[in-house]
Amino acid sequence: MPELPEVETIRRYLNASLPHWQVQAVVHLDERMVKHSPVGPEEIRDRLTGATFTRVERMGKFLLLSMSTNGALLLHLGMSGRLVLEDSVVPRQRHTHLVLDLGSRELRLVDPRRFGRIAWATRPYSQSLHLGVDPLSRRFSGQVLYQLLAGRTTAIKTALLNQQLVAGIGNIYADEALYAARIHPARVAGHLTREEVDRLARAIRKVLRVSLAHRGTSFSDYVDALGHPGANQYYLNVYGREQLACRRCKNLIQREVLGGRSSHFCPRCQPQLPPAVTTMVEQGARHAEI
DNA sequence: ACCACATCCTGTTAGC
DNA sequence: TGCTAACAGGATGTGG
Repeated sequence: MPELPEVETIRRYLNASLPHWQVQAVVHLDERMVKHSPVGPEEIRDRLTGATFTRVERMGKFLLLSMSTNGALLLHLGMSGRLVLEDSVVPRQRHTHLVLDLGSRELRLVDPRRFGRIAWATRPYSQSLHLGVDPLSRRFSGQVLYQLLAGRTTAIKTALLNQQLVAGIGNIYADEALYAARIHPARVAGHLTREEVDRLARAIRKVLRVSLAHRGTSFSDYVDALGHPGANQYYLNVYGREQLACRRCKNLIQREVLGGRSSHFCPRCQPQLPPAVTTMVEQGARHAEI
């Protein structure tokens, strides 16, 4: 599933490839994929036809393909979405919902599960998306995250998936970051100590940067704009590793459903109780031994 | 304002 | 072997 590193990998390639290319024709646009767009499918067709790409940006997990005609094609890949730029002679895959003819090449959106989105956006792009801070930006820090989590009673795992707080983290990297920071996913977000949140903020950045260096995680559907898988799936520590040995302590990785999403964690490296309570329990245990 | 849960969708897998 | 049911989860809408 495309999260920040996967979308950024696609963005980098498209931003290097698309500018100055003109949309000759909108060959195909599935109206059912147009969601929460200020303009309808027909208007999107009109605005794209004849327009030239200027640059490709990312906001959270959204891609914004800016056009010469003052506006941008807004795309979200959902769960199973693929955005590929390929030679027009390459046969189109099943579930292709958008085809832009660029001359010798086509930009194609393929999305079997249809969780993705096609929309039009006008500047300032950020207004309608309600996105929180980008975890790879300079604005993101332990202090900022601590303030965002203050007073929140939801599980930290659920909070990390809230795009209005931090934009770009999905189920894989939420689990990986919590493991790296040694924080149990069910801990109450607003109860984390400042030290824990500092650790978590650093873990989020590290996990995302490492994945980006591996060109993303290809767990099920993800491929980049050239159709190539990433390699970060070989470096995951908890996601998809239920009942496998923790790489740190050899305990078995557990899976629990939190907020309707599966969470993977090491029960030993990520204790359920906050640090102070854990310390008291340990002290209590010592007293008990005496 | 915040939170939990249902909803959309279809390929894959588990179970009978 | 073949069918059905459960499962996966992005963002969003609803109701509490």
